[in-house]
Amino acid sequence: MMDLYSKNDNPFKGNFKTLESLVDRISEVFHCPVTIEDANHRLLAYSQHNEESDQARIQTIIGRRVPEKVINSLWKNHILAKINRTDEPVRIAQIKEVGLGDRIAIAIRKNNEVLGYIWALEVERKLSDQSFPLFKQAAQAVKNQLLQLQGQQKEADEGVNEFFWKLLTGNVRSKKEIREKFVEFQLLPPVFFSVVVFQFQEVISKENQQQIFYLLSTTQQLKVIFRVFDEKEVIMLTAPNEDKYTENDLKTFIREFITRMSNRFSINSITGGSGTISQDYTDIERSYQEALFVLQCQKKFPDLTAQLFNYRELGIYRYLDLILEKNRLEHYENHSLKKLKQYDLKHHSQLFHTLETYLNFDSNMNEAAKALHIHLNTLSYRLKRIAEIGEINLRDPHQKVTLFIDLKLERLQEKEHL
Amino acid sequence: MMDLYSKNDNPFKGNFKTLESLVDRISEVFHCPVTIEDANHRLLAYSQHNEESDQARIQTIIGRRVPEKVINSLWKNHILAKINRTDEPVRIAQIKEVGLGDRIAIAIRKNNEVLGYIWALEVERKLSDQSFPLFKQAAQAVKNQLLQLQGQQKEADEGVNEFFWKLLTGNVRSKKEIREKFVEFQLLPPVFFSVVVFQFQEVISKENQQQIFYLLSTTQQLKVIFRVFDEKEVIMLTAPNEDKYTENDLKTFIREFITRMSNRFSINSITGGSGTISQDYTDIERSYQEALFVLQCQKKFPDLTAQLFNYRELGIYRYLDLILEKNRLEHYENHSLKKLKQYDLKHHSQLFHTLETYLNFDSNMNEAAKALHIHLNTLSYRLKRIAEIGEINLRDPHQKVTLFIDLKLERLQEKEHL
DNA sequence: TTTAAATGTTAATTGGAGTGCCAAAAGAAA
DNA sequence: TTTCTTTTGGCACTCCAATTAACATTTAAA
Repeated sequence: MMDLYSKNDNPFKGNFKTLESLVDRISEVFHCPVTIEDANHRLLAYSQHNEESDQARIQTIIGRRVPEKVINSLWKNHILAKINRTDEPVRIAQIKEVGLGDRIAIAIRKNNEVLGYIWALEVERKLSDQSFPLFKQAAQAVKNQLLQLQGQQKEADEGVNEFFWKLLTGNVRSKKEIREKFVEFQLLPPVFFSVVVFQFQEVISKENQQQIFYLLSTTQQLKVIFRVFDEKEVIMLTAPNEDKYTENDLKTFIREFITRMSNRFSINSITGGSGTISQDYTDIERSYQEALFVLQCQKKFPDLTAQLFNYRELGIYRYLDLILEKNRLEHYENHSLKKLKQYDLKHHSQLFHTLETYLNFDSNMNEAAKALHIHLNTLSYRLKRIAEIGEINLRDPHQKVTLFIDLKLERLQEKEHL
Repeated sequence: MMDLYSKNDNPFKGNFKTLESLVDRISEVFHCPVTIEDANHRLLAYSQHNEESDQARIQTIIGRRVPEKVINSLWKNHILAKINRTDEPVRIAQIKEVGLGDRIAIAIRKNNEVLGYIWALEVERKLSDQSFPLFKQAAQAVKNQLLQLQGQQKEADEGVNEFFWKLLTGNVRSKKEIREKFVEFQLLPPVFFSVVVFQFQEVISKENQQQIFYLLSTTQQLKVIFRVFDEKEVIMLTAPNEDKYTENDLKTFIREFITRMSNRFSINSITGGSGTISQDYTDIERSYQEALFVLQCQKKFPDLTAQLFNYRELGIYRYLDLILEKNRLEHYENHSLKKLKQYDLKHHSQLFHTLETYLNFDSNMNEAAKALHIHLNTLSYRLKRIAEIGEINLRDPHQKVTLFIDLKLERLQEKEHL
């Protein structure tokens, strides 16, 4: 049937009322099952071609999005990167592990921004390279359709953003109002939620925003209900997929987001934090502030950046500010640490740092010695001296806890003086 | 010469202008070196007898008080207790270790209150029991003299107390005023000072007050500048004897005061605390509040009572109130501890208490197992379960410190609910 | 209700890792 | 130089994790 259209004719011209009718036309032209996704691999439309299609397509249609494992696989094989880079259609060999058959894909783009993808499955017959110009015309046609849809979407989006900001800043107090808004935006109010904030090195560009949107909508561990950009930060309201919501879910979400931003888009040094999980919408503001506090702590104690993401996990770091203030008021100074510091100055020793390392390694001599690059017995001797000079009993947990905290406070003050 | 006075005559009748003239008269009568001390073994007067006297007397005269080791020795040998108990003179055999020769002593008392002592040394000749009635007459005469002196003293004292209360409550702000008052009371303003508070089980009686006065003036580690009684408490302003003043000085002072009150007067369960050592007199109020805070902590955590006396030593206990308040505000609850508690309830286990003990014994399995009366391996197993159920990594110092503090907070809350 | 299976808890034994102590060597300060 | 402080090596000892068996308690099935 391909012959029906001459080379110079554009079979996708004219107004298609819906994306569905357009996808059917494309399918007709290529004699293939065709799928159209948005930039985030959400299913937009699929052809009613009743021929065989592969496992990946079936799952995509059923789940209304491309399964995560398929996306991961396409990234790992550098296929998505290639599609995003070029205007040309890309041939994709089958990937059996994820049930993906041979297919051809092309990105739908406006200038440099990717709006979505067209996928054509080669289950029935292989498409020759001669069909490539036609593919590009198809992509053009879909682009026009998408832009129309996006235009409508955006207006609604901005209303959502405004509402989210109100929630974050505690300007919506009544629960009734919140519930109504959720209905208005056609969102299901989540039972549990938590605010997550990611902080970037630079101000987040439009391009970055697209990339973030992309990642967020492809992760399926978590629902992201609202998201909003603020200079170097993305703030989002997250909810669980299931009934339970644990700190661990948030932890893995944040971890994966950061590694994926790094692996896929080479954007590094992102930090992330989350506030307390709550059920009460009036707690959103606090959850937001808590997430910000986590980021502050990570900045002050870089060791934590890879470990502590949730406010509840911060443990003693939650108290440090409070304690520091009290100590300043009372002119408090840890006697032992003071003496050790004085001794270090006089004798060019490193008792202070030795003690800190020792305590940070949970009083494990071996590990501490390794970290300090000194002999085990050297550490043993130094600890004996530390106990003498600082009048410390290193077997008294209370003294150790006090020292641990006071050492953290010292670090905190160092940072503040810079 | 004794024959000069008939048995019924009183050789100590009449007005002696000074205590010195009276002591000389006594010495004449008994042909002995005689010393008069107040209830606190401070030298009041001594005879100008130029015969030999023993080492103890010489030191007493030079130091203007009985050396502490002599007092201790007299207590240990139950001599002072006996003197205090009876109206009769008491014979004292020599105690070579402290340079004390044979002597006779009698308490000077008004009703039950001991005002002081008369000591007669038997260096030249032994006194017979027949002189005992004379001794009692001498004591009577000294009593009258002392009462006159005390009367004058008391008036001055009350002015001092009032001033001390003003200092404690922060009602004297200007340093000039403070300095002037010190001069008025003929006191040397100390360079360093700290407020010490002792708390008794019962309201402090007049008798107790005497005992406390006694102990305070016999301890020589420390100068007690002011002291004042308030219901169950004694509050005092202490200063060092030397230029330095360390927390350790205060610690030993408090410890010894408590043990001595117990050993000598059988007054038990006294608690003591001290505020920060300072040089600025306007800090007296704070030092007082801090001493009170130490006592509060000891009440809430009885384990500490024998260990922590100084505010600076309180370590994390200084922060607990603050942290508790913050946690309440944020509805914070330690996740791990919550799970352990729930598990304990379900399975009638003791994971919570096990963890607490383990941490309180500085993660020493052996000691913790002993304290819990369980087998080492039982503890090992429980810790494994604790780690699983509470999602705790018992090798992470930060988690451990957090748990340690949160466990203390739990204890604190228990106390508060009672 | 009884029985069997599963789960949770305690105790004994073991090798290996971690720790404390002594003496000697190296370095720094008086 | 001497004296004090610091580092290192070696040795004996303690402590802890892992395994296994035994016992208690709960759950499920017969």
